[in-house]
Amino acid sequence: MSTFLDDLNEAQRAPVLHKEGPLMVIAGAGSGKTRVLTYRIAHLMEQGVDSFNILALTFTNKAAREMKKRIAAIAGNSETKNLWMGTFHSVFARLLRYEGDKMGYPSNFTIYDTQDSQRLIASLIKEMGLDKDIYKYKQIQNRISSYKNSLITVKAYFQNPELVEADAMAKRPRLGEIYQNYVDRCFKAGAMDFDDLLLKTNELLTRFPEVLMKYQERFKYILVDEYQDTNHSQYLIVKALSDRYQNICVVGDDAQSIYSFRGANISNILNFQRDYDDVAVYRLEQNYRSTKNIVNAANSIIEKNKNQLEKVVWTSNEEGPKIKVHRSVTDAEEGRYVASSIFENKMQQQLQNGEFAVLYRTNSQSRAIEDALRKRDIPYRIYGGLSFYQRKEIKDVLAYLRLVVNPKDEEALKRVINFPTRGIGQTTIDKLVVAANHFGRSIFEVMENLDKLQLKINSGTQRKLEDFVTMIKSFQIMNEGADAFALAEHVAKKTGLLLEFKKDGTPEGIARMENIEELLNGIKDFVEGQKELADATGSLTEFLEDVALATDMDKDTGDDDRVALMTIHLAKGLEFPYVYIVGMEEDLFPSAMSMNTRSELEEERRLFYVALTRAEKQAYLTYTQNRYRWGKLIDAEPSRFLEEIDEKYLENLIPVNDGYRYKSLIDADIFGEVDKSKLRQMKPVKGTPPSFHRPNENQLRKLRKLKPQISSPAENTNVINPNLAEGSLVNHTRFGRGKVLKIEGTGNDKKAEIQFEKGDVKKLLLRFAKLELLDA
DNA sequence: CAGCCAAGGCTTTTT
DNA sequence: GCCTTGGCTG
Repeated sequence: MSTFLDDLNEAQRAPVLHKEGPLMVIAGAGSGKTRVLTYRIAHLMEQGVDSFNILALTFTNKAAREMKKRIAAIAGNSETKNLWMGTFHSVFARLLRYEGDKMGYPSNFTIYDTQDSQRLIASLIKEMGLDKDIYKYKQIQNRISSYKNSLITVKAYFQNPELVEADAMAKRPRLGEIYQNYVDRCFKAGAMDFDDLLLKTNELLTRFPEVLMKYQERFKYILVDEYQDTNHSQYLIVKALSDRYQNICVVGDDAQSIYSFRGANISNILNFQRDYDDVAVYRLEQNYRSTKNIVNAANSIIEKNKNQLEKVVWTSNEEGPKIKVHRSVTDAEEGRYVASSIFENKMQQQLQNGEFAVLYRTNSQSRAIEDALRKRDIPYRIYGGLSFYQRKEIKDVLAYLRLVVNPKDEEALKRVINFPTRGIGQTTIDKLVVAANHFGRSIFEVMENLDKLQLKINSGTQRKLEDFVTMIKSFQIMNEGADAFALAEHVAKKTGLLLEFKKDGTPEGIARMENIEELLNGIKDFVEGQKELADATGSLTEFLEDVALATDMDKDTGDDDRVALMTIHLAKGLEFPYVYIVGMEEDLFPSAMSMNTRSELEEERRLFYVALTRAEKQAYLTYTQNRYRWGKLIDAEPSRFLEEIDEKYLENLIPVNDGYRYKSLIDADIFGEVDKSKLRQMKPVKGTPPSFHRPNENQLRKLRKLKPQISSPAENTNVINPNLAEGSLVNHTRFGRGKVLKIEGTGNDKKAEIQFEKGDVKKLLLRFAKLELLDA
């Protein structure tokens, strides 16, 4: 036997050596759970278990990739390639490609993302003539999603009087009908949504015992990571597959269950011992990641939760510095504090950017942090938020490709049938949809047979539709021969997408073109990467699936050294020497939406636990007294979680408030050469100084039209003399209502004054050099 | 049918 | 504050 087992402590070694039968590993934060999983798989292989018989389900595809790499180092590369490893969604999407035909799905089925689902539901609501204020498509999509995750099919829904009644009471009696139509339309389009990937797997395993048996035999050993975050649908899949051999190993930490909003059920882990016979339970309680201060502080938080498994996380690491708590006046200042603290730490300790992470509760909080980091020239990377593949131009290209692979894909079709514009309007599309529903065919099929159908579409438009069909078909023919990259490049050019963005000429348009180029490069890499894999071909279908299920965490960052910005949810499973948790305020963290019930609040608390336990050496908690939300400055109150931490682990940093406004301006460095003597005369203004950023297209349109009124300069004003660059955008609302923003021209000697009022243009482009602020 | 504009919604977290 | 939507106009 090889010596890799020596790397483990006794508690870790036991679950690795455990042979047959169900086992559960309760692994505290930082206790080496990934290592246990990795070594267990490697050990199984060394013991002669065929790698074909192992299935490992991880939380991200990146985690799977990294684990594979480590296993390969121990057990050898060729055997490791046979492991089935990945997220629930990607593993079972793959399985459904093989087996979905039994349920009437094509092997090249499309995966609808959340946006596709929402758009489809929105159009169903319209088609059914329902009031969109009562039937809100986002809520309904959410509802359907949670039904699916709980395995409530349309049939089960109608058989459950409680559900039907609840929706009737909520004045949405036709929700079941929408659900039915949604399911039908997805099926007709040859599409599965995210939830279907699990739901249909369940259906497959239940309806076809021979398929179930095949995969029970195939996956004799099943391992599930982050088991506390599995939902009912996933639970049942695991249960079914492991039923025959019972070689099921789940790893998790109930204290880190943070995904109940997407159906994760913490009782899956709490009840594991009841669900299987003779479960061996192992606990990993020694934390190798963090200092004593961090571990103990985290413990002092989580013990406030009532519903949890017993365990005591401890560490033999050094004491470490106390957790620093910082208060600031606004969110912008919070950002500046974080940026300068990172800067100082980097200088004093000679650290890399990659050793820092800034974590927040909501994605919208990233902006203030970004601004501050940018001004300090600290490189950063934002994870999550709008990912690359969610961008409009990327989704446009992908929609064409989806259509090539699966012309029944209606959401893709509706997206691109008139983009770039080719004279096919909404009225025409509506007619096609009606016809498609009437004949029970896809829109594309209707378009193929226009001449045989009497659709009252004028001949000019018919012609345009036929041209579109011809174009897509030519792509399909090309797809049979050429590889995915060549096709995608051809599509981007031939459809006029590249040209569309090129001709608009704005920086945004150019950025979009570059994004498309990047996508094409990505496809090229993918094709080449896939060719090396045993059972992959580098086909377009494979690429599209990869894209649909890719998360931001999956993207390879290369080795560039950046500060990480992400939500706490995304940070699960990661670790950083220095961690800043920002926005420690009531209604933000805990979120205002999650304080209604004890269980919601407990989940927020677990989230805080996760956040804090990411830190290895030093944690910072910051909060502000005022924060911009929905464009308004609102008062903020320190989070209750701050009080819940035992004080002895904290160090409160009381900021020196010496005219923060003045300081902020210098700090922010947005005003260039500031005339300090005049600045001092400024009245303190509640709020942050104006921020500058590049205007978007919509704003630019407005700005170009703006004609400032000419007036004489007012007396007794405090001149800031900003030396703003042309094209800078000033956000006037931060001056407060009733203020007048004065602008002095440069090119000529004229002066312009613009007074803002409610409903007025909110932003303007400064083509001038002088900025004055005065009370109206 | 396309482009422009104003009004309203939105932000909790994601595969 | 930002983005999407829907209504209006040419």
